[in-house]
Amino acid sequence: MAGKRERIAIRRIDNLAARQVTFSKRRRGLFKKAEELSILCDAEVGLVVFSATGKLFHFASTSMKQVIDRYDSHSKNLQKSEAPSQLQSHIDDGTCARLKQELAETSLKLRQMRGEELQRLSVQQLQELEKTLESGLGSVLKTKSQKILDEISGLERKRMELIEENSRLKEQVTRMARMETQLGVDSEIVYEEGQSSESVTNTSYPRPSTDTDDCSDTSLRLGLPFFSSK
Amino acid sequence: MAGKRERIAIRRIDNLAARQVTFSKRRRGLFKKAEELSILCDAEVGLVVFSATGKLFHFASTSMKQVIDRYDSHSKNLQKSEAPSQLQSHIDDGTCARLKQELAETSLKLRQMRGEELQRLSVQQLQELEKTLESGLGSVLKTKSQKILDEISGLERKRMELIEENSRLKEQVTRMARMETQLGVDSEIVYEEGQSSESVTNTSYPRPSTDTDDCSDTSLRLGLPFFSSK
DNA sequence: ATCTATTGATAAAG
DNA sequence: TCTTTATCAATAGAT
Repeated sequence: MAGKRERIAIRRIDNLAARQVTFSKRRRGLFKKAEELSILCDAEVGLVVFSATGKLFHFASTSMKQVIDRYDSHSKNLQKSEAPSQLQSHIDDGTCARLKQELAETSLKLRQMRGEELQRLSVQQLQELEKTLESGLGSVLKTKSQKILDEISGLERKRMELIEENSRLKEQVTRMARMETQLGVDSEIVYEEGQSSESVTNTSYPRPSTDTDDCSDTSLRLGLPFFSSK
Repeated sequence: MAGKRERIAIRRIDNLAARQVTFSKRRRGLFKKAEELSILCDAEVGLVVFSATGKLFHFASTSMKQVIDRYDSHSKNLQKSEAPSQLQSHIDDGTCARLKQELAETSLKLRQMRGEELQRLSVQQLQELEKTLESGLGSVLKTKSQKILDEISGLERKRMELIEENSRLKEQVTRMARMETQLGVDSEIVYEEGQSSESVTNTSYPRPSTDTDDCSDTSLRLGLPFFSSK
């Protein structure tokens, strides 16, 4: 029924699903405690969290802008005498501003691709976005299929090579056995090594490749159309 | 020995000493949890706290500046063009470098969402990308459907309003015609204006709304599942 | 600050 | 995601 809870080590959770679940739970807990602290103790609190997927969560007891400004004015004191006479800064500011602008635009597009912040888009724009997504999805499926097929054929090739080698070894073993028989040597020892003869025998009827099953994950959506394309 | 602990209400603690004690305890707890979240879930976290006495405490998984910049670039799209913590831009020379790097990462992700540069991704990563794309596509279809439905119902509403107004006008025309007949006025002129009577007559059988056909584009893929959802 | 009784948070499982 | 349950962690109140 329910979990026998265990303590966990504080390091990155490898499993994606588990990480996301933990993120949801702990994020809620963290935000709750941030708010409680601000209320109970009359503190000004600002909290910003970006998920691993880039989604933003934030809380501010007053406003984020106010918190950031107050933070800036505090940390400014610890730094060098700021505003280096606005000589170089102008250039840097221009560059940074442009970069910021570009980053803002790019990340908005990315978020929209992920299905966020779609409300202000027109039907026409949504239509275009849909087309882009479908085409991207198509490429992803195609690439994934190709990679999987490559993996499979790679494994198949290695399997064939091993089969060939097995054949050669089998022949060699037979040859050596014959030779030793002709020399009147007791060949029992050689046949002991011949345990591998079982896998060698398989050469005649290729196994329904059970060895390729572990090459990828559980639910492979291969995007059927692309299987026929090559 | 120790205290019989009681639950406390989440409201400002009146007693100054108690408030300060609680602030210390909970602040430590909050910062600990903030750090744990960032490590466990690979999240970027920024936390700023000012005590009631004005003392500053802060934590950032990367750097506060980076967190604030990222926060600004996310929220800027929704806000007016403000001046995001320019104080820091002067102080930290690494701003542009980090911005460039983040921009590079973001735009790579965007291109990958569009189906480009997928070759170096693993099957596992492609699988995750596929899931993201499908979920994004779902949201887009849902939003588009909703917008279209809203448009349709808006037009329908306007149509009904017009029909009502037509009815009123028709009545008025009839009334006026009768009145003028009673007054013995030659009503020819009135009937000339009555050309509109044709459209008025339409009130009884609503036209198959040909006027809604131009509200959107040619090939609307409405994403059928979402029509049933409300 | 330190110590416990308790409440609160949350890992694991469905 | 939501719920449940068993545990672990945070912390209120007292010293």
